[in-house]
Amino acid sequence: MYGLLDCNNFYASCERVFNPSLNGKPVVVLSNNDGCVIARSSEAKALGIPMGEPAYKLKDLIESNQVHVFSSNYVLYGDMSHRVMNTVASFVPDMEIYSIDEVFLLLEGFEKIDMKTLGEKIVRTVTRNTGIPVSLGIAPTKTLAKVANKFAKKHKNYKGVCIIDTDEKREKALKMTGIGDVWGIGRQYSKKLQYYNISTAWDFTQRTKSWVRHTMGVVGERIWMELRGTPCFEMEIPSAKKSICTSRSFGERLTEMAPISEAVANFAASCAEKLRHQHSLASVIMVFIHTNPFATNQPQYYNQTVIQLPVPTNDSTELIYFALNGLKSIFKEGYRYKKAGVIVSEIVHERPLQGDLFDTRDREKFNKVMRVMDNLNESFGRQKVKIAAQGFDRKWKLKNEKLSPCFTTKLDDVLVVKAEKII
DNA sequence: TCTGGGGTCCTAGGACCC
DNA sequence: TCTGGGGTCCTAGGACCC
Repeated sequence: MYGLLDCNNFYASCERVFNPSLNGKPVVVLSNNDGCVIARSSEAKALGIPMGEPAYKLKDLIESNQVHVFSSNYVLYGDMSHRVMNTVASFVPDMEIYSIDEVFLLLEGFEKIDMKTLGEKIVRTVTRNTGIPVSLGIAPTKTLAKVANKFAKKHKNYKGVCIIDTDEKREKALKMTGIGDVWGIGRQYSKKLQYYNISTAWDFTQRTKSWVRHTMGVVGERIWMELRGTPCFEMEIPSAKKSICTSRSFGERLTEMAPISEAVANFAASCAEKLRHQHSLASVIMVFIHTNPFATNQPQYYNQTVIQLPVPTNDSTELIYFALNGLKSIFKEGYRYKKAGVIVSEIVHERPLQGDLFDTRDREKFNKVMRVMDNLNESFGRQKVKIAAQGFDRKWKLKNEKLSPCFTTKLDDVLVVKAEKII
């Protein structure tokens, strides 16, 4: 059996843990730049606030209902996520962290134990240890565990745990599950299936395998099998990322090269850090910038450039150098830029390194510098040491006017050392 | 007149997830 | 005025190989 444990309204719940006066009140959390609603407490959902709605459109609703609004605080949510996962790990050794607020559990070797009792104990303990309410679905496949999880979340009398372990329960649950609510069925597939008169997950399972294969390919066939109780998705072992992206919308529109350069340098440095973290090197770096596509009355510009690196690298200074060169080649005067980003790809493991016969860079030395920098930043707080090109102005910085404190991970005062000095 | 069979790699586009 | 960020997988078609 597979379990899926999912935190209820995760970001909103994190804000509540350190501010219990919010309990019972509508709470929403906004995306970066205070853009869209990305988490809602149940009270906020009841007010009809939709997921993904731009915040400015909700101004009246928020004011008239005294909705508590927060900017997203990923440092806090990341730390709370760790705490949840650690607690779960103390019960089930084989788990796959699927997202910041979800974890799959492989419930093997628990045959002698009553699943319901075990599940309720996990749910109770996580909530007691972390303050985060969670729900657990248990079923023979991951897709069915997702279905079970929705029921556990929706109906109070389940006490946070719903188990699908017989064909009767499976049929009943699937008949009550809209086709669009199935894991792996998004908007497009949902529309297509509705067209064929399939409105519930159960309807879908009643089609023949060959029909599903023909209509939705192997992707649909797997979902079909999973819903019928045959596992197609196993527990996955985390592997190194094949591409890494850092991009942000700017807090205000930027027209000058300088602040955009600073932003791009920061994005490149962030990619480099993520690469080093997973012991990888990137062979290709891509930079993009664009104006605000929603501002249809203003001149639009979108461009990107792909740069093949001479030698695969995870060195911040080198990635910044190439990223800024790329930016120079695509930046055009006369536009109000809204967003930029850096994506690194063709990622390889750091050993063995395929070098370049004519490489003149002292890679050994720069590796050491990066290591020292990472160690300092880990000990004394993020961005304590950075590359000078990352700058200090942060004109590009995000808008997050309603940020809660980093309750669990307070940083010391910032001390910046210019990179040249260390090198 | 009649022209095989079995592969790989790459890319762009489309779908999905949180 | 104000609309997020970061990923993965699959498929079809074209180019190429023997």
